[in-house]
Amino acid sequence: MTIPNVLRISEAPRTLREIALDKVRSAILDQHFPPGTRLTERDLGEQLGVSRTVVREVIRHLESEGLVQSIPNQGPIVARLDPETAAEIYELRGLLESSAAGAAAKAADRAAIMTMREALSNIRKAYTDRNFRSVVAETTRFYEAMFLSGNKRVAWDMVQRLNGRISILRSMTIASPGREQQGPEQLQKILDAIEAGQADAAINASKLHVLAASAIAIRLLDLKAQK
Amino acid sequence: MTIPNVLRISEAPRTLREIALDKVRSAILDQHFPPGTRLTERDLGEQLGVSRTVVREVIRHLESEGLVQSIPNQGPIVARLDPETAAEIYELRGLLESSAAGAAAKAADRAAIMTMREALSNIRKAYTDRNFRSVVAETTRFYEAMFLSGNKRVAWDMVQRLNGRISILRSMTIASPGREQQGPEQLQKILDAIEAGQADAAINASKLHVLAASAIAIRLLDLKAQK
DNA sequence: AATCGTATTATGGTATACCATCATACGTCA
DNA sequence: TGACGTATGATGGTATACCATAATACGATT
Repeated sequence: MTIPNVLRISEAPRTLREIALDKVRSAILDQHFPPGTRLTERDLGEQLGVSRTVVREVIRHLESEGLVQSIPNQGPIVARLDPETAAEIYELRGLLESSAAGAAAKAADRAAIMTMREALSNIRKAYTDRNFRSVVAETTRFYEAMFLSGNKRVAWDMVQRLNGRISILRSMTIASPGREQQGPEQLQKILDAIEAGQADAAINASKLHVLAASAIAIRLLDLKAQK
Repeated sequence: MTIPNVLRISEAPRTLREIALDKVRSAILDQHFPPGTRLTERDLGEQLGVSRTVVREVIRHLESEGLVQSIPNQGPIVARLDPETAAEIYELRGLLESSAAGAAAKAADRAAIMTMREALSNIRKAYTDRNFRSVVAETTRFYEAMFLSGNKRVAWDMVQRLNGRISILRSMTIASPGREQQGPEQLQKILDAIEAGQADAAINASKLHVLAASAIAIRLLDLKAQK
């Protein structure tokens, strides 16, 4: 029996905590709170219109995501991302994504491949519209389908967590000249290899993709460091 | 100037939260709270002698470590570990540890190598004493030195988090017959390769080590599933 | 003028009270 | 007897009040 999806209750009632978490996370990712900004519990609570209890839990959560770091006797600040850490995060992504790409090629899940096709096509469109936010969202969809079809739930969690920490770099990388061509091409190669069931090719293609992104990101970081 | 380490203040004052976190984590890892146990905030707080505020933060933290999962409208329970997830975690460890082993071989940090030697010797001793808790602790020291000498701080964090989730399996694996021989041998090979600066050999040796552990763990899980 | 000590304040740590909601148990009515 | 509705209780969500402490600022003393 097919359940009419009009009836399906899609989302649990969101708690204040979840809303606040999203808001603060977005604020950090959108650089409204630049790295080093102190996140004072009372101030944040006032700005958000919630109590300190909620704010505390949000801050702790973001800490576990690596977006916030707590300095003893000084409180939490928005995490700074040093170039070494950024490089390591990209390296880890390469490791995890290529492993997942290989697994996805072996799994050859039709539904997942359809999702990835769709996502890739949306990515191309988003690039021509210069809608970078949508590029990020659809890229996430692409990879989510890839990881889950390869049964890499834990790895996917880790990648998402890592991506949070480098999200600023990701946006900058996506917006960098030439990436609108190179990015989709590389994703296409990953997808082709997965569709063909060629694990090794998928692994290599995804390694190349991360490597290219990493190179751009590190160049950007160096530029900033020089200033 | 060398600062006399008598003066060094080694630890910041521990908050109730940190103490409670350790206690609850240990209780889970030592299986005093078997998987599926409900962690009611009030009850836990009463048992620990702390307020719900503290307990809540502890539970959230453990959730981010994967040791606790929250069921909607039912509250948090001690996470269950299904065989697929366990297998994936071991696979990820293989990926991360081999990468770190390669980096450590290239770095060839003398201090780190000394630490690893010491840790390995302690592991051997702990095995003959059948002090499995110490085996775990010294193995952690071994790997910590390896990861950090390879400048893999982020990866090390991830491995520690993963290890938390499989810690029960780890203890069982360590205590399984034959492991007291095989385990230290494999670590020795990793260490030898690192000392010799042979990255590829180090990578292979550490892959083998995780693979062996994984095989034992999965066998144990299957045995339990049959019962 | 410099340094030391003290007062003030900002801030995180903790406890607690209240509220909303979901699950369960019990009773009533057909 | 079964099903439905209502009451009750357990539990998580949230706000708030109070406390301890560390950073800061200011003043006194040499």
